[in-house]
Amino acid sequence: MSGKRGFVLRDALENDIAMGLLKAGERLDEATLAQRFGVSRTPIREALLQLATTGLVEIRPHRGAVVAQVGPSRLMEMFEVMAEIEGMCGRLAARRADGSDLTALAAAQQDCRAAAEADDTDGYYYANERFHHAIYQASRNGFLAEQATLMHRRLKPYRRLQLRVRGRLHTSLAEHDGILAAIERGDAEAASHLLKAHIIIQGERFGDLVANLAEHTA
Amino acid sequence: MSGKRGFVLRDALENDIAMGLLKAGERLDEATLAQRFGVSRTPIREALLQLATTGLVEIRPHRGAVVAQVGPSRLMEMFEVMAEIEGMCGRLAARRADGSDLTALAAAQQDCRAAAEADDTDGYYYANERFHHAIYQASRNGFLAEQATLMHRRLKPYRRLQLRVRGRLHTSLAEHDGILAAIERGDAEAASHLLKAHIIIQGERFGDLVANLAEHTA
DNA sequence: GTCAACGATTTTGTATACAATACAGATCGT
DNA sequence: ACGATCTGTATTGTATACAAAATCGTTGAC
Repeated sequence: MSGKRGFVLRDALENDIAMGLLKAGERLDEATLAQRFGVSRTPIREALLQLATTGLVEIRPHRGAVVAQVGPSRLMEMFEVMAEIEGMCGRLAARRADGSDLTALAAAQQDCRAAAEADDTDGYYYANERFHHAIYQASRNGFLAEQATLMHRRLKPYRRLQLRVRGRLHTSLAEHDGILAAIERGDAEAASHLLKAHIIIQGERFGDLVANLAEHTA
Repeated sequence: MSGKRGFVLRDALENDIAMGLLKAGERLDEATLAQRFGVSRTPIREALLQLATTGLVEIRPHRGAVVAQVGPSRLMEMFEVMAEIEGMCGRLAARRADGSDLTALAAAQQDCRAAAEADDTDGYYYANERFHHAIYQASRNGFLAEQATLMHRRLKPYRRLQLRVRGRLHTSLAEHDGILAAIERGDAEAASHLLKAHIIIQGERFGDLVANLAEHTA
């Protein structure tokens, strides 16, 4: 029942947020969380602090922590930045990827294709994650890879919803093909451009999605 | 004597690191810091945790916190990313900056010029900070501005040393002129390119500097 | 003399106790 | 009856106490 000791508390909370178990704007009561995870408030506070630093939750002094709610405009800003970062990863990957990088990329894309053909949304989600992570790695810039991974995490909750849109899954797959080809032939600018577009489209799609159902200004 | 209550502890530590008061690799003893700031270990731990999340210090489980020492290769990676981010800021600033943005930019550059002519390294350092921050703001992407500011902080310690190199100060000023002009005339690609180069040069200069005096592999 | 294992000490990690601040409801005044 | 202030309660922020782990020194064996 209790969260296993050896594991990191932050990840658990992060996951709960990504999974939508903790909705945006929801209050994160320290005592409640402490009880739920079977620990004292101290490690909870530490986890919340880390999540606040990475921007996933917001801590208002003396007023508690809430799951950060990013308005549509801020979300667009985040996707804009993510697109640039991924584009950079792609550009560097095209220039620097070695054999093992390309193998990993191709394998991930193969998984994506399999999931897409089976209409397995969850499967595609994870394969897609591996594909993008493989690109981060292939950039041969460890720091960049870390940053990209971090951003990926932050956008996780929003990306996920967006995949369920009908047709998006196969479009995404086709885009991956183009990106993979560009990296394989070492075409840095094409890889960068295609990846940027790949991300920006997601942002725009999500923007549409959000604009339809919710309204909250930053 | 004691650190003022109303102010944030994290900033104080951050500053000490940036100023070189706490050298890279140095151990950060919680008890000592607590005594020094006149608080208990708890807020110290919170501050260290935040700094660890942003990458300024490294916390090894049960082995304490040390000022993160970034080897030359990692530093280059960081500058590579910073260059891209600043380039993005410049590109967007050229497209989106309004009157007040341009005014702030021009004012900051004026301060830079004054400091450069007076050979005031510290003064230039701060004016330079304002200049770059003004560009971040002008990008009209709040999230991007935050990320850029964060990266700027992380590179602070290294940037600072590097400014003392003779001649670099005036070269930097000249580069600012070009960047400012590009933004003012709305030339997005030029602004991006110039800013990227402006940052990359700093990274390379620092690489030279480090290679001469220190040796530690990642 | 060197190396390994054990124990004492120091230091981190967690829990609890306490203080301060913010929120809510009730009371009092107008 | 409405509004403002005050008091009670709940929750965050900080300090201290305790537990677990790592480091360092010592001792003993080879």
